[in-house]
Amino acid sequence: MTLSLHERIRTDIESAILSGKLAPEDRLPVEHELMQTYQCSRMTVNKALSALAAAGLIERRKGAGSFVGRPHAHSMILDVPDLPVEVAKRGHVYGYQLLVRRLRAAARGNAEEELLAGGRRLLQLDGLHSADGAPLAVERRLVSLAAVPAIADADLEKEPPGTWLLRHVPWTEAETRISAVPADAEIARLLKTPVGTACLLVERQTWRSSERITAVRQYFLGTAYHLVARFGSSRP
Amino acid sequence: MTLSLHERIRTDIESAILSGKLAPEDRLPVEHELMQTYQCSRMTVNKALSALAAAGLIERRKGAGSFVGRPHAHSMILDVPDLPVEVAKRGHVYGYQLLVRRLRAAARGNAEEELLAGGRRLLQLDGLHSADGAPLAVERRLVSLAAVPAIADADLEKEPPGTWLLRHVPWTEAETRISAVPADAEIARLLKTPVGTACLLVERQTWRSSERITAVRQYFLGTAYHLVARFGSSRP
DNA sequence: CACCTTAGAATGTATAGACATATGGCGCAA
DNA sequence: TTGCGCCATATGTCTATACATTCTAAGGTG
Repeated sequence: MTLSLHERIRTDIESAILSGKLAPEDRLPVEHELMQTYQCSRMTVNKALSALAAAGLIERRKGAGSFVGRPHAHSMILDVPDLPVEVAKRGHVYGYQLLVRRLRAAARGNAEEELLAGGRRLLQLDGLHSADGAPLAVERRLVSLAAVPAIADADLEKEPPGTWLLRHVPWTEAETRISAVPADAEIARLLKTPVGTACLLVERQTWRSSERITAVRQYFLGTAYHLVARFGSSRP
Repeated sequence: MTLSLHERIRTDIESAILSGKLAPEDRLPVEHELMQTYQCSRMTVNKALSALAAAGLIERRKGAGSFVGRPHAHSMILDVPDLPVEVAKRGHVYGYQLLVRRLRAAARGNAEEELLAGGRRLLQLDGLHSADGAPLAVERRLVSLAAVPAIADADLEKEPPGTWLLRHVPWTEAETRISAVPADAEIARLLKTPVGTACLLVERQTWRSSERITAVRQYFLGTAYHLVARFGSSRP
């Protein structure tokens, strides 16, 4: 694969940074120098540097120059898999059981629920995910009927609500909180495990431009599940 | 904040996609149409579309057109904070205590360690992170001396090795595995918590282009710490 | 010496045009 | 009808230029 010129400039600088030849806070050659080095126009150099800036590898300061950014271990890509897909990929048979389906108002005094409901009702959906028949995770989900009226008529017996939402509802923002908690009595009963077992708790909220769509708490059996996040500097 | 023209084109299309107006696999207007719409040159349109392609929101096919990418619900940005910074941000006093510092060979039969060592020795660094004097996390780290000879001379009494590495060693790839485990006897003793307490286990390995640099296991007190991952349409 | 002004340097944005290259459909020929 | 080749289409890359914006440093002034 022959790289285009701006790609070559970009990868040259990228490897200089990643190999340590260019250290954080170092100043890069200015655009005119790179024009000389590569015998090309400024737009070509600019495209390479802009791409590096967009990727966070360098910082560009108008009037001042371009500088190597501080290493940014601070963000990685977290795969948040659709459970049926993930379980199947590991070679197990996925199962889902809907435990509770209830239309109700937000709990009074519960600010979270009231924000989600937006004055209207909520659909509460509790379910159990399993792999090869063994419990894997308990899920407690609330969906805003104001935001997703169509879900009232959806068939959620076989398909988990997360999968249904993923396919039917576009969203713009989401936040996931990951922690470890001991299983309380009910979680323990559903997961068929002793009370106090370490569970991976994944709490996720989803918005469509400031309108709240859904909030979910998933309790994973700690020993049976894990999340993976990656960081790779080069794009695939 | 007034957006430049190419930014406006980009955000316009971005919101059309995220709001669902443009569905996955839909074809975008071709560059010449966008030139008409925005009364600008092709380079400007191209810059906007290239940025969207780099972000994975659209796919561009030479000769065919530009198309909305498949939904990317499966990946979010995970913040993997530098602990001292994160603890300080929450308004606590951060502390670090080095418990074990040992130069040793890879454990025979332990494939992980042998890969990391690359035939040379490893530096084992165990430590305890605390917030306001209370234990927060136990860390067990191995560093490849083949990859990072300089760390043999580093002062790691006060500064955690993760922070030192972040500042001194560039890396290209990292993988983080997140799970929940019960505290074993030693972890429990160090964290001053009962055996079996739910802990958030973060395991991370780091490479510099296929050369392994370091592997670390961090056991966080489940109730005292959590990770946050975000997905947002707009970049910060 | 401290402060202000100013010129130059460096990046940000945009234009108009040129040629390259992959794609897909249409028409022609076997 | 089928298969092949050609061409219009659309993106990929690059050039040369222009002007705007912001930062830095030099130099002059009180």
